[in-house]
Amino acid sequence: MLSKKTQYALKALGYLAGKFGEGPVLISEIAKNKKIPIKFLETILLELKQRNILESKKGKGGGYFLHQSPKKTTLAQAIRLVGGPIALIPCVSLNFYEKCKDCNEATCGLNKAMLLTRDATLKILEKKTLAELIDG
Amino acid sequence: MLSKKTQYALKALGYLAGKFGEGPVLISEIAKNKKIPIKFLETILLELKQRNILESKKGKGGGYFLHQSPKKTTLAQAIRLVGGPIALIPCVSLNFYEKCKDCNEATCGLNKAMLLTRDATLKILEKKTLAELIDG
DNA sequence: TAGCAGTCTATTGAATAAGTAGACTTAATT
DNA sequence: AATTAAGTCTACTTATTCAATAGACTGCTA
Repeated sequence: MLSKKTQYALKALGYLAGKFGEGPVLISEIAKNKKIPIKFLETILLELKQRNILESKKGKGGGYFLHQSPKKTTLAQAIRLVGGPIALIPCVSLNFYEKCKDCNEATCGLNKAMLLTRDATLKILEKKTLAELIDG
Repeated sequence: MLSKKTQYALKALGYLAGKFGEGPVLISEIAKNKKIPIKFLETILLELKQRNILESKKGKGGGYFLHQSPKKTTLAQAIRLVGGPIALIPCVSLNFYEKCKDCNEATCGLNKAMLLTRDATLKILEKKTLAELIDG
């Protein structure tokens, strides 16, 4: 299961995808519409900005907006930016790999099974983009 | 990512699958071979027993063993018994479903994407059994 | 310069992970 | 019957991560 933080990030990105090209969107507007605790959302958006997927503008008329077209960011990229691993166990993670203490990857059945599921998941998440998160 | 508890449970079940038919296996033997903190493993195995996937024998010559042939338990079943959800978000979980507060499932793009990944994952995990966790 | 809105620091509470200690029950062996 | 092996159960303790909250600070626009 993805963490709440990641889930909130995806919801927020989906909302911003729907408003792409319309200028800055208030944190409070996103929080209200996507039912996200506003203070938690603040920290998430800030992090997304620091990772260059979002831009922001301060002061009156300010807010957050996508750095580039929603079609250019895949769900796999978005999840990795905040949530970390997509794989179910560390020894098959591309970006958060850790070696098992107890097994040989060449012969480990668990490794094989989890590798298959990771590939199946990635195949989907690398095809879908933020544009597909727009309602309707 | 699966919790440590779930990962340990899968490792232990794989070990017991390899010893199926050879009588009870000591907790300490599993812990040593699969590098699992023994006291943590105790609680995990006890839970698996209470869910009828394992049986145990007390006293000298005792230990844990699979209740039925490793081929009869799928990885999906095993994960659900200890780890909970396989889906990435609650609104597409079969066994741990929760409705989203902020969206209509019929039109939600995130829901659709996550439904696809859940199905792809399940297709694999429902085919693989504990027997496939045996090394070699 | 007033007020808006993002930024930053700090703290809190809950859940999970991991480890520890010790008493109890059951079963096999001597 | 006594001893010992092994699982069972209860109850802490500690560390870490997750989630949420509070409040002060900075920068922008009008």
